[in-house]
Amino acid sequence: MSTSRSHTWQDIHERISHKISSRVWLPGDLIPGEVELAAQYGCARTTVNRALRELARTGVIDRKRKAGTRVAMQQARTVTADIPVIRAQVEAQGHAYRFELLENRRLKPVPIIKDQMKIKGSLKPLHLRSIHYADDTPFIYEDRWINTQTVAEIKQVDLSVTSANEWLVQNVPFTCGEFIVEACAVPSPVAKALGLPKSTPVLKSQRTTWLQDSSVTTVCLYYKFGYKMRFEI
Amino acid sequence: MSTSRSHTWQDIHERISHKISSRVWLPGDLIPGEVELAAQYGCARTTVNRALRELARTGVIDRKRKAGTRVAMQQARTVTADIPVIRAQVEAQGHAYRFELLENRRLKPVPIIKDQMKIKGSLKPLHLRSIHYADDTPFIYEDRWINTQTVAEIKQVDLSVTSANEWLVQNVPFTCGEFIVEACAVPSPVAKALGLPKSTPVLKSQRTTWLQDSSVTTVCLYYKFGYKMRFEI
DNA sequence: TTTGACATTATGTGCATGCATAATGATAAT
DNA sequence: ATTATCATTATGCATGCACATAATGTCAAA
Repeated sequence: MSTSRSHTWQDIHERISHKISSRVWLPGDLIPGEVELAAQYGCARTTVNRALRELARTGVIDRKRKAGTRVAMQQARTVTADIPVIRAQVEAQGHAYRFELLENRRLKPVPIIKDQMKIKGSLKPLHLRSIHYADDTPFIYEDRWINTQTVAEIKQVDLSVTSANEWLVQNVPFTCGEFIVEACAVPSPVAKALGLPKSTPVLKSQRTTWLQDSSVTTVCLYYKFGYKMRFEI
Repeated sequence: MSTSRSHTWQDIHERISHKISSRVWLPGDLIPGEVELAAQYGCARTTVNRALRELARTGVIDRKRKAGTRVAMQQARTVTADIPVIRAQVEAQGHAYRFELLENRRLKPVPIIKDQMKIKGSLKPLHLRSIHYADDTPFIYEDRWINTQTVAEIKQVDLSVTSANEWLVQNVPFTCGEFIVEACAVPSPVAKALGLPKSTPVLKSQRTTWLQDSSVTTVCLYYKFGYKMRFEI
């Protein structure tokens, strides 16, 4: 039926998506094959494929060769957020950004970090600690380790002028990484830096990135009390 | 040159990706056009396009018609995680799952929720509170509101048998949503339920999902002390 | 000098076709 | 009854081609 003319894959995507969100096709249902859908919508199979591929990528449908395409049982999908450059984040909220570098030296890594970054032998990564301000309020406390073997050029950068966050993001690509968020009582050096009472609950994030098989950096951020991290679904 | 045979878009993706991660093409660099790359790699432009499209989607490159393709200035990318079904999450860790329903009634929504879910007039959404256990340890405290106008069928479900989390995820699709994470001192009813000392720092997440323009549910989860939320980059 | 029309160009997409690949079920061999 | 084999089938993908669309620069008119 309805062989009306809207031949873009976005249109097909929208139509199928609507069939699902309006509950015509229920979770678990087998939906028509690509060939049949192409006939129904009056377009090429390639176009239907493109639309279905997108729906599969976002977890709306499950596809298996021969078995066909089904509406996903679990309507659960993925949450996403951009990794922010702290400067941009602060300035986007209309505040002036500045940061203060508290420490900048090569240091024998603490065991957890050595393990986390898979650092071999007696290599001494760079250890940085800094405070990021929004206007004059401390916003984020940063504790960072940089693998100087992976990022050799960092030695020539004046990290008191350009923040490591910004320099790395703009200069060093990475292939993958992990990001862990937890709540903790603010450690006392951080409490002092952020001007928080002892053992205030704060959001802590730890991010480690990799270039091929070598760690690039591990950074631990403590956010100001009350900070909310937003994700899209 | 190197017109060796690997014609899948994944191969092309890998080659280009490698050019970037090995810093042959630096952030900001204009990379060859689709036609030229196709010639270099000895494949069709469509195949190059597919590879580049993927790289653009993940933020590795920026593309603009006529202007060409550049290596992204900001190597920042998006973090992603699946929305978990609590049962699956607990069982994946080898624990037995059960939950306890503390409250289940239609209730005048508190103003914040009424606003958050854009609830009109005097509609009384369903208010649920429950505890999720891993073996016999309280794991998550859940405070949920369900828009009974959007999800009318929920009335016929026995929510003390099937958790709302699971039923909704398996039965109600949604079109979009938001997910907010923050650290807070555990509120006292939650502290009691989770067996935590007063004002322990805990991770709190609030998720609201939408079907078209109607809210489906808003759920606030308080995680056990020490819980870490993992994301991939 | 400024403005606007237009050609140019790189990406974006649709289509027809053909083959690749994985999963399934049916059929034959044990 | 069990196992191996094979045809079938739906998705996955490469290709060549054509045309759409957006951005850019050029060139001429005001």
